[in-house]
Amino acid sequence: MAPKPKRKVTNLLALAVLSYLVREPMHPYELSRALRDNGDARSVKFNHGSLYMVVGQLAKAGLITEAGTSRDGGRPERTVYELTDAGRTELRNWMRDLIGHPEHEYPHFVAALSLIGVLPPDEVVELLGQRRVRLDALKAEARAAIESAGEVHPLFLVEEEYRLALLDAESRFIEGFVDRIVDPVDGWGPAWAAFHTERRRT
Amino acid sequence: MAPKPKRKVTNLLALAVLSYLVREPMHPYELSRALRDNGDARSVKFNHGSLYMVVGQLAKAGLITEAGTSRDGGRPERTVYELTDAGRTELRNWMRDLIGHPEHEYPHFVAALSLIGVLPPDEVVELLGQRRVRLDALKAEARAAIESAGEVHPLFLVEEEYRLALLDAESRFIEGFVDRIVDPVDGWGPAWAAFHTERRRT
DNA sequence: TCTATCATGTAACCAGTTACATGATTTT
DNA sequence: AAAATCATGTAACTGGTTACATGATAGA
Repeated sequence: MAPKPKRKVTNLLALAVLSYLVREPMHPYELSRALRDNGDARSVKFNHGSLYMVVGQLAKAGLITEAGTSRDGGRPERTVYELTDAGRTELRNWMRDLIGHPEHEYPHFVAALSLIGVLPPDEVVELLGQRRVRLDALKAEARAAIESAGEVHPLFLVEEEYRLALLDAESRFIEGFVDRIVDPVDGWGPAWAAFHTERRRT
Repeated sequence: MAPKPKRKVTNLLALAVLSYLVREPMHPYELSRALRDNGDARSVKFNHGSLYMVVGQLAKAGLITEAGTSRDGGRPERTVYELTDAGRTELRNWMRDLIGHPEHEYPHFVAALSLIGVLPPDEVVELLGQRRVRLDALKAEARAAIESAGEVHPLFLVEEEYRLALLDAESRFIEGFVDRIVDPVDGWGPAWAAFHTERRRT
């Protein structure tokens, strides 16, 4: 059994930080700016507080080090960090791992589906309808992200393409699910409704 | 702007707990058992410690209450919990929300894709090949979960069907991605490789 | 009977989020 | 020059995970 290479830092925000520092040293605020401006915040959960935490963790783990401080006008001093060699290899290994090895994850919708029986079928059908229109909105967002990027190489937008593909698949899945519920000849609706009212205690 | 109905408990494990308690009162260990045995652990991140935590939170939030204690042989006493009315409505509202409103989530693979440029294209192609193989394994797992369930109504396996649909979509997306990289006439490979070696500092 | 595993719970630790703090600019 | 917003960071809190603890049963 291959012994899992335990990472010292697991927050994916750290991965993004490493990927910026591989190009040039920066201070946290600059990182913050870069992450927001390049739309990475759509792919990696970002928040101001976590960034400082993650930078601290990376430093403690020896993946980055202080490369001095800079001052700009009357602003407070800012610590500039740079990647260490360990950081460079960690970046590569981590990326390899993420790309090569899909993980079992726990999206919210999966959890809800696994408990779907607690709602009555007619309500579920209606809710699934709502979901599909919102999914369309999310698709529009992804497309907008792609459009608004302008001239950058499409390589840098694959994650949005991927999102689109998944949103699309989800939408089609829901369509099929609804069909199976409402099918007039052998739809699940009646059995489900019966089971639902029978089992509920109220 | 509709004021988000802030939940007191957000861990989805709590949702699963509510969904069991709606049927009958149980003590935590029983819940633990039920969650594992019914395969809910595949859909909701589960671990022993978190369960007790979540039960505590639910109790503090008034969504469940102690319904007494039970003793079985020489075993320690176990506190049995039951749903309150608040708990019942919370369960329904939460489910409605999850089904009706898709959330922007942050799967690991999306993060990796958004930073894919840090790896050279030939390596990425190979890794994507590996990933597809493992995706097939995950699909097999989902199918196995479906098969092994035997005679239960397919409604209770819909989350595995959903999983399958997404895994499939991901696999097809990767196929297309690889094609765009390696296409001999206008593939991204060469430009990517050039850009990659140019920009790296080593 | 000794050991391993199950049953059940608690406590210590760590990661992540929210809230706060403060000086610098910009706007009115 | 007052108010608002930006720039930058820290600290307190809370949620979640891991590790530990302990008695009970079952297998060797």
